[in-house]
Amino acid sequence: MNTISIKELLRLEKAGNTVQINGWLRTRRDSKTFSFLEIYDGSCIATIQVIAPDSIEGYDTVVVKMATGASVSVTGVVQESPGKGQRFEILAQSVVMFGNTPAEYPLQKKRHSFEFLREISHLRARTNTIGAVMRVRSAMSYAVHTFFQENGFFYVHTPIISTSDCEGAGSIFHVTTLDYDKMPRNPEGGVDFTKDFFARQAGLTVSGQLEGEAFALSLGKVYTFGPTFRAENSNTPRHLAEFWMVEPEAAFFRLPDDMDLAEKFVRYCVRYALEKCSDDIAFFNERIETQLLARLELIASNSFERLSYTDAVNILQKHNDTFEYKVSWGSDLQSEHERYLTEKVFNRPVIVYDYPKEIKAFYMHLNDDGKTVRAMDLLVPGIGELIGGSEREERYDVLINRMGEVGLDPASYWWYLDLRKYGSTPHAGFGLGFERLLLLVTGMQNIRDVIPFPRYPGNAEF
RNA sequence: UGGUCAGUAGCUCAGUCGGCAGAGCAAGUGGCUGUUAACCACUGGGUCGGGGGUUCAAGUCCCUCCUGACCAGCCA
Repeated sequence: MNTISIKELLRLEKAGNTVQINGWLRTRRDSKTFSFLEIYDGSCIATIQVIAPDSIEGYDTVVVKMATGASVSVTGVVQESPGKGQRFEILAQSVVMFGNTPAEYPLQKKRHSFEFLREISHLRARTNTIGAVMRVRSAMSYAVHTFFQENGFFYVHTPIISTSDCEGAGSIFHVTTLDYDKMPRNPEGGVDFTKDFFARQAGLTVSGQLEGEAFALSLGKVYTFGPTFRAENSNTPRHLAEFWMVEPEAAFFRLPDDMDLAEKFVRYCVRYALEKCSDDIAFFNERIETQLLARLELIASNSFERLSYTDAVNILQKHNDTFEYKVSWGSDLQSEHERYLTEKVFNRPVIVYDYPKEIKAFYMHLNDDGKTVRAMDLLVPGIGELIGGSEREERYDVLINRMGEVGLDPASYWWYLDLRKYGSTPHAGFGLGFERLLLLVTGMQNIRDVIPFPRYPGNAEF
């Protein structure tokens, strides 16, 4: 007798083994002389049917008292199932219950709304859908590391606590050990952060990019994959206050290399999901998004469309009457425009590059036209922006000029500028929102349902 | 943060013109059956999101607050 997961059990060549499974009851159906127990254990989307005869010990006191969600250990013989719907079932010799569920157990053997499940995030991974999402999330994490490791990228752990002044202060969660009731004051009346733990103002990272650049110019090709924090008051199905971001950065890469990497990476992840998570993907395709499989196979087998911002604007302007916000060169592309490009015009992932410098960050490489920078956004159907990246400005003088244009103090960026003073090279990278990748791969609609315990405005329970 | 919509039993929802608070599932009891989110019968279950107002009478109309979803912005 050996303990076996349901996933392993369903892969057995033939019946006949005596096994033990541990899991939870999804539903019970009583017959005159036995009960059908449907057990799940989290190892896969499938359940295993257990036949519990009334002759086994504790049948009257345990088996027929078990409710949905009860934890059990079942020992019995694997046999071919005479019924429809499953190949194997277990004829139980013993059923041990560890914990039953009282009537108020919130999860039932029926469909619940995702809004309701968010209120019970500590229990929701027990459902088919969220359980499948979390298995795919694990597989995708592994895919991220596998892809970069196999392509010569080193994994770098960039800081979680950041003191870079490079991002808008409004979007940073502050990190402090100061006493809120007795803030030390400087002569001007402001908070005296020299008395704080780091002797300066600190916050949670909004990006590992700047530190990633330092390591790209040391190890060549690197990537980070870690938690990222934005204190924006964003209330959308595509934003989280705490999310996981994948940020590769590679020395000697130009923008086309960056776009190649982004496309190769996303298509690898989609192929990985199709191959390694086929059961869960099939479930999503059946219950969540009926076009999912077709879309994933399309992404896996076709190259992405690439066009410049200028070309994108020219295309979109022909359809200006359909947009709430009209398009003109120099304006930022709105969600409706991005979605129109990827969903209506091309019906596949689209990479838009060479954006006007005014609507992009200071560190992006300035093109010779003096008007555009080597930025690129990867847009995908149903989600919009999945990746934002660029070739970085490696020329010291140009970077200083750009910082002056946007009003940044070079002194605050002394080490970032050092990278341009000492052996500077062309380099490029991008950031991919891991949860947005999961939306793409699972067909789920809300980013709050693809992370175990979502953090967003007003919500940090659990 | 702005706009739109919503909040009724544990869950999913219906509730017409302002006139006795409803269904399915879940729970409890009984029955039936190699069943498939089993099925059949019966029983229990309500601060109609909170507060205020109009009215003989408010789940329903008005004001206000709270919560949620969607769209937009910020972005990944």
